[in-house]
Parts: sequence; C-alpha cells; structure tokens
Amino acid sequence: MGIGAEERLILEDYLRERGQKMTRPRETVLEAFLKLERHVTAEELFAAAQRLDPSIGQATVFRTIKLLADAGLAREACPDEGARRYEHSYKHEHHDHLVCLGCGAIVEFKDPAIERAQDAIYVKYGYRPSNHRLELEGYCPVCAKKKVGV
Amino acid sequence: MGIGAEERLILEDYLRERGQKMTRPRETVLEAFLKLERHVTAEELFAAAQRLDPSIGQATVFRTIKLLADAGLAREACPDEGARRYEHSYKHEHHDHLVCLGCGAIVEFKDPAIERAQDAIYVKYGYRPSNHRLELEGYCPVCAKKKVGV
DNA sequence: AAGAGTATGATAATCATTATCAATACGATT
DNA sequence: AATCGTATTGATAATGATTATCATACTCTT
Repeated sequence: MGIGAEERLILEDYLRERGQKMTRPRETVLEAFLKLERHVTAEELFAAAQRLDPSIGQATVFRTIKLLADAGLAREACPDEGARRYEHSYKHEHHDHLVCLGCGAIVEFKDPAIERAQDAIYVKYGYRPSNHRLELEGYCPVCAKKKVGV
Repeated sequence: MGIGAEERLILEDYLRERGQKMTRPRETVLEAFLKLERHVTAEELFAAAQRLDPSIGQATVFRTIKLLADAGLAREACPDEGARRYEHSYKHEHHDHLVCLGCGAIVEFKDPAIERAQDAIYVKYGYRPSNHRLELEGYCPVCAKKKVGV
C-alpha cells in the first residue's frame, strides 16, 4: 500500500459524495501535501507539486488545498501575517502552538488542563463546540538570551 | 476632559519618544477608532475617519492603526480569513474570544484556569512569554438550535 | 467509444496592504 | 510670528495572495 493510500480514499469518498471527480492533478497536490510535514503555504505547496508534475497550475493548487481542508485532510493554521498556512489534519490530533517570535520555531503541544478549561467555557456560554485555535507567542530559550533586557 | 484624552496623551508620548509627531490626521484616526467598539478592519476605520474628516487618506489609516497597535492602544485580532482586524487594547484587559460560526457573534471572556495553564506551558518549554491568542469556535445557542443534527 | 458535466491551466481580476514621492504640516528655535 | 529641518500626508502605483473567467481537456458513466 503506497504512502497516502488511506488519505486518497478519504478524498475520493469526499469527492464522490458531492458529485466531484478524482483527477490526476488532485492526486498530485495531495501527494505533495502529505510529503510536507510542516505548516505550508499554497506557494510552497505549488512548488512541491510542480516537482512532481511541472504542468500543474497554481490555481489548481489553491483549489485543491481548500478541498483537502474541507475533506478533513488539511487544517488551516493561523498566521500573524502573510499567506495562509495549512497543516496535516488526518491522523494528526488537534494541538496548539507555541511560536518563537525570534526565530519562528514552532512547538506543537497539547495540554489536558487547557482542553478541559476550554470545554468548560463552551458549557458556560451554551455554545456547541466546533474547533479552536490557541497560539502562544514568546521567545525560545536561545532567542530570549539574545534579547536580554529588551 | 474630552473622550479619548487619555489615549491621546499615550499616543503623544509614544510619538515624542521616537521623534515622531502628533498630527491632525492621526488624531482623527484615533478618535474614529475609539468610537468603534468592536473588531474593526482598516477599511471600516477608514470609512469612520472619513466621516470626521473627508480629506483623510486611506494610506494614513493603515499607517496609523499600526502606530496605535505599537503604542498599545490597539491590538490585532486573528481572523479566519479576509482583512486584518483590530480591537481596543488600552484599558481593555486581555481576553479570549468565543465566536459563533453561524451568526458571527463574539463573546469575550477571560478564564484564570486557562491563563494559568498557558503560563505553565511557557515554563515547561523554557519560552519567555509575549502574548497569546485563543479563539474558540462553535455555535451559539440560537444557531445551534437551527442546525440540529448537522 | 460517446456524451454530459466537471476540472484544468493561463490569464485577468480582485482584495488587502505597502511603497513611492512631491507637496505639506509640525514644532523647536529664533 | 517667521524659519527651518524633518516627519507626514494623500494620491497613486506596486505588490502579494487569492479568486474568477473561460476555452479546452479530462472523468466517469453508459
């Protein structure tokens, strides 16, 4: 079974249910996406997909990454600025981010206490939970040392 | 004492410290911003500022809202898509957001348990805290009812 | 293999934001 | 109040990211 076979099936099912089609370009984008393990922009994904198939168009990449997000295979990360970024979603459990403002390093973490406290908030206001995003910003040990006294 | 006098002084101090000047357009933008109580885009702020002074330019609004953010009077909110949004920062304590995906309603809340758990994360990874952003998405009681079974 | 309908890639268009630049306003000093 | 050096302004062009358009090509079912 090739890499991404499972994800391919998910996408196929998702498309079929909506009368849409599985195509070669979509496969290519999916394959490129699965190989990239970090938060990627459409730009980066486009470059990676082109390496697999030089004839692929930029518009297709934009269209397909949105499909992947809808199908539950990708998930939007929330950048402070610049282009939208996506990360893996399927079999990549929800997590929060700790971002270094100095070097851009990203720690992914999950904290039961935070999750529990968030659930309590939903209950308190009577909201039905969907998803959430938590970004902690700060300076990693290395960068913090460089900026002592700032 | 006029509305926003305090904020005006903060901006003035901030500018003076950096050899920059307090000008009429900047006052106008500040005034417009202080009157708007919700998360605003530069676009909306521009419209509001134009009502106060039709001669004001769009570029000035973009420039000034960034100044306000640097001066601690405004703060960036993190939108899922579209234009950047700003909210009041001065005398508006840090808080998190609970957003309804149905009607767009926003509840602002602050939870000690969440704050504490976040601080623990910073410590655990040796990061120096800067700021953080938490957005809980879901459906408010009204919208949840409309979408039963979804 | 043919037909109906979706997808593609190239390009133009849009939206938010930033850069450019000549003209103007600020405010410290005289 | 007039002057001067510098920062700021508004209009416009430029940029970057994303979306719309559209004629052609591809998929899937028959």
